[in-house]
Amino acid sequence: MTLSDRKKKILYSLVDDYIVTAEPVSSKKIQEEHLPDYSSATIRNELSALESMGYLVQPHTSSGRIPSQKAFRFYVDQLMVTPLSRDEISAIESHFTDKISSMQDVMSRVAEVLAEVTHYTSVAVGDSIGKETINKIRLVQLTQGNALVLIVSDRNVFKDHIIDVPVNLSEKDLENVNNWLNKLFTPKKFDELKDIDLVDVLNDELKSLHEIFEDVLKILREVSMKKQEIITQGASQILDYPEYNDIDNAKQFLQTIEQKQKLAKLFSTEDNGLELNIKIGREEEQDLPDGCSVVTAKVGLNQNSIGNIGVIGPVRMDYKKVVSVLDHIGKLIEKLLNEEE
Amino acid sequence: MTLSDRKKKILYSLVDDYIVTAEPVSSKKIQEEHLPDYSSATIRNELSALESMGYLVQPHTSSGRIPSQKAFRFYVDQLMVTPLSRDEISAIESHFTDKISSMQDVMSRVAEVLAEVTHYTSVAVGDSIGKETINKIRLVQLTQGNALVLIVSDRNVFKDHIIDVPVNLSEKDLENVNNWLNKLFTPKKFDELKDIDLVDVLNDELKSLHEIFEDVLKILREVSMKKQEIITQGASQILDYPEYNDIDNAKQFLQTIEQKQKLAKLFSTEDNGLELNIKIGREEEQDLPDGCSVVTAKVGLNQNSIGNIGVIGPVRMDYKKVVSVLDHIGKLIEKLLNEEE
DNA sequence: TGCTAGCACTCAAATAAACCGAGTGCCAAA
DNA sequence: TTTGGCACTCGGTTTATTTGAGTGCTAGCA
Repeated sequence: MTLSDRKKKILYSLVDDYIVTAEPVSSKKIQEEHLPDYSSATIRNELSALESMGYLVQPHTSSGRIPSQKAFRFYVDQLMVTPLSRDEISAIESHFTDKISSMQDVMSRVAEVLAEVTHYTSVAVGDSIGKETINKIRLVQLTQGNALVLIVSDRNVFKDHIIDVPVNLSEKDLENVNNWLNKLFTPKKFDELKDIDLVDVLNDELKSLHEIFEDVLKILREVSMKKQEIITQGASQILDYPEYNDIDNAKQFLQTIEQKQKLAKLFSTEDNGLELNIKIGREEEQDLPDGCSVVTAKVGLNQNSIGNIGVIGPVRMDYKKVVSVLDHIGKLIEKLLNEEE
Repeated sequence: MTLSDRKKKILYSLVDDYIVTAEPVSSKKIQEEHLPDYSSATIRNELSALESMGYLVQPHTSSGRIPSQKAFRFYVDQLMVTPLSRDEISAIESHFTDKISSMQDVMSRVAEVLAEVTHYTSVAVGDSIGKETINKIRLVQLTQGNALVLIVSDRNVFKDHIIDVPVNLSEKDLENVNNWLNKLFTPKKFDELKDIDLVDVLNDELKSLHEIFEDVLKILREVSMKKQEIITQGASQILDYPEYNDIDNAKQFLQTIEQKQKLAKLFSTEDNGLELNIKIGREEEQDLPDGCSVVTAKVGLNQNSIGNIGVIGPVRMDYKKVVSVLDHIGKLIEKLLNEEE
């Protein structure tokens, strides 16, 4: 069943108002501030109808109405990206004047600027490593007896692991090992390493060095298990919103923010092709605290995603602004990554 | 002026009590729960004396007393490490059963366990890089035209930077460059790099490759500026304490926790030879939010510090427990690092 | 038929008043 | 010097009262 035009206008205005004030909205207020062409009595009738349709809730008989989750869903489904203010744009861009030094760097800057501009808590989740492709592996001898394992994937360089090697390993041996490492492990995705069994693939010539290969494989597997980078920013800002004046609510929210694993799940939206994803309240998500909404977006160049970003805040969040800011940042990152190439 | 024995006992009991209840302590309560040998009237007289000496404060005429900062200082100066409970010990040790994979790993696990066992917000700050010694520098050719800059210090390996090199660079040239890099920059502390001027040191032979040296120096300087790793855990736990039922207090606290730079200053105690450092309220520190205390400790093996850890919480924190837990963790880490060798 | 002005009714929130009791200070006696 | 006793204080809680924003409904008008 579809809403009459007037009902839509009224509902939209009411949500718009509620997003700003967090107070039940009265018929009179809607009339005065949004729709002066109808009397408050008329609006009252419509409100009453909208309530019985499940869009509105009345905290008690003689109060205004507040939007239900259904109303917010209606609201965001109508949303369009709106232009940002000059100040907001310059605030965003000021964070990206320096050269990008790494993907982590991008993500942490995005988190900062998102929190700053939207005034909500921002989250940035890097993509997990399992799906990256290993492009190059190389042992670099550091001193007699140990070497650094250098792994280059399509998105990262890993250089955190040092292994023991035979003291008498010659340059030539090393070269040989390096060749074999690349033959064995590239180009492969990290996730594919699960199934490799070294016994099958090492020929006799390499048997004497099998420890090296085992060590490297172990490291590759460790790297692939490495937890995703998860950055949050501006958690304390949540306390500026009246719905979190209640200590218990605030605590629940902050605990969610601290549980990085759950957060990651919340923000790593399954790949539904959409660039933007809005979750309102407990609609479907278990891990979302009651009364919270989440807006997420992918960042990256074309197919080549580097992670997800977004904000988490009260259901009554300023979706318009958040969506617009995410849109702007997304495009900006895309441009920056393009220039990097 | 020194306190009489009885005054000490009373003051100590009062602080002990206040740490648990966060409520003004009455003479009667001290008598009943700590010192049944004196009447409440006697204790009242002593309390009155202690108040005029600045150790106690009375929120209003007909209430019990709360300890002043001076009283807490008295209290912690008497503090001894007390044995932990079996549960606490096993909680701590359960976090350190896996092999240590990196210093960051140690720090983040310490932060976790500290927050868990003390129920306060924990902070772990890695030592800043400037004072590390560069032991080895090496360019590793990745593909034609670019190379990874590998820097090994006495505590870390840095491998996050890739530079352009001439496409026609031969193995031999690279070798030569590597030798020179080590001649120029090792063994030096990062901080010493400020003063180096390349023009002075490059001979004619290397002039053609001067870009490489400049790039490497730039990277070295970048690395030395790299911000310290700062990890916090359990921030939401602060809301469990009644002094943070006030939203404004809570917000102030959380904002402090989010300002990693200030936090780092707070926890990187200047090297005064002490292993443990307790800062109570605003005693001297500007950056400490009002009503907060900080207990910090160094972690590391002998002289070889890897960072500082500690907790931040209400002035009325359970110093006894915090100190004991820090002591235990410190010793545990020392043992683990020793085994690593 | 649809809109609106008017009015009685509701109820949360703000304000005021009354009460309670934990705790102190002080005095006089042991 | 210590202690029992007692009057006094004052924050916190409970109860009563007031206020006003907001609704639902009805009757009249276009």
